[in-house]
Amino acid sequence: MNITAAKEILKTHVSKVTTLTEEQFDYIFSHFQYQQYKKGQTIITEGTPVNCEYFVLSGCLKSFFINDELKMFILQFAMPTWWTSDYNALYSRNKATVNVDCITDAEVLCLSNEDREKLCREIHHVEYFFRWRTNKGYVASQKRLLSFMNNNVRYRYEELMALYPELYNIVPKNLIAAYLGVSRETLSRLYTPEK
Amino acid sequence: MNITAAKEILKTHVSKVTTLTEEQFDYIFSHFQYQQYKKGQTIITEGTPVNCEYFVLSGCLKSFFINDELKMFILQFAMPTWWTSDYNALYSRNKATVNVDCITDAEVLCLSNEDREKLCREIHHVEYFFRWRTNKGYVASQKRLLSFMNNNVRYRYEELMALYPELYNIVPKNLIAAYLGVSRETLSRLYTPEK
DNA sequence: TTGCAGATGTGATGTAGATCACGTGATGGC
DNA sequence: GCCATCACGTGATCTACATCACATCTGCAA
Repeated sequence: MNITAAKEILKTHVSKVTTLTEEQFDYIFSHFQYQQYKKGQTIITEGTPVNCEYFVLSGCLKSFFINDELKMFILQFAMPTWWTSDYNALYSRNKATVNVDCITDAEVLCLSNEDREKLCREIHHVEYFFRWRTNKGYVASQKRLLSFMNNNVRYRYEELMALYPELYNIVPKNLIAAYLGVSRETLSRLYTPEK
Repeated sequence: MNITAAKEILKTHVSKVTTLTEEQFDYIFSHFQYQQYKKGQTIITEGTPVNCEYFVLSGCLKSFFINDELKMFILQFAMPTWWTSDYNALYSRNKATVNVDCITDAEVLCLSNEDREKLCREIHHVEYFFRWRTNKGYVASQKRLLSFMNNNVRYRYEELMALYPELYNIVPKNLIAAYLGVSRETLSRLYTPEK
């Protein structure tokens, strides 16, 4: 993908939420850095500082946490036009507690914390955009929490597949299980009849 | 509590995040409506439209969901200086799927969706404040989700009590259980030795 | 006073999902 | 083209928590 195509994707995404002049958008875009990653590559590593958030252009990322028993929990998948980072670390300027890596080859646009805050200060519409985006994330997170408390694995699996059918082909089942907070064995048994 | 005291609480809260002139804050405050509620009173009812979000001055609220089997799940407690509403309904202008009511007598400041958006448009620092606040909520929600997947009930109970010890005295155990996503019986048995 | 509703504890039993163990087939690096 | 690794399925067993049932205690309203 060339830079022009990347710019177009971001522009389309942002335009759905707020309006910017050509010059404003050019200025904003100049703060983003285009990056390419290979499948399996790590973008954010637990224990290291976090400087950027990432806008996905192509491919699929995951943000995940590994507990003491080395069990993995997936906080979020990130498909094209999604944003991801370790937001806790990013805003509090702590070291990452979460990892981000690539499920497939991926292209992203990277925006530093300082540049985001600068752009938010300089351009009111950018501040609006990020408020909107964070709000969407918050509502989605609350919904997921509720579904976690309320529904069993099977229901949550079907809910996820209905919402993001593209995950079915791209993401291996053990990662789906780690997102649903269930063992891969249980996920595998969901549709086997009782004996 | 008189209006002056209420105003001071909101002002202190907002000042921790952004700076406003006296006139700006007076203007902002004029959009809030002071309200008093009795213990047990309902503020937001499932199935009805939602127009406002609520800043808690005193007392304790809960936002909760009731599923088909009449089981209650608590999304959030709201103590003084916390904000609460059905944000999904509020932003998407749908009817509420969540209820909010009073665990104790409570005083709140109420801000309508329209007024919040108007203030955000008019005063850049207000937009900044709400972006900050939503971001904090998002990060907290992600943390809770992670704790849900990673930790057992006992750990989550101790985590909650460590974070908000005041809940221990104010909130009955069946509501704590509904927040932790566990039955009240299991919560009650947490510290009984194995027989 | 009486009596009712809410808050809490606790025994007995049921169950969803975890864990451990093992197998097969696919795949990708060298 | 070989071999290690990963993805996925499946049986046996274990366990945390749910559910149902019942008891106690408390505060409060008629």
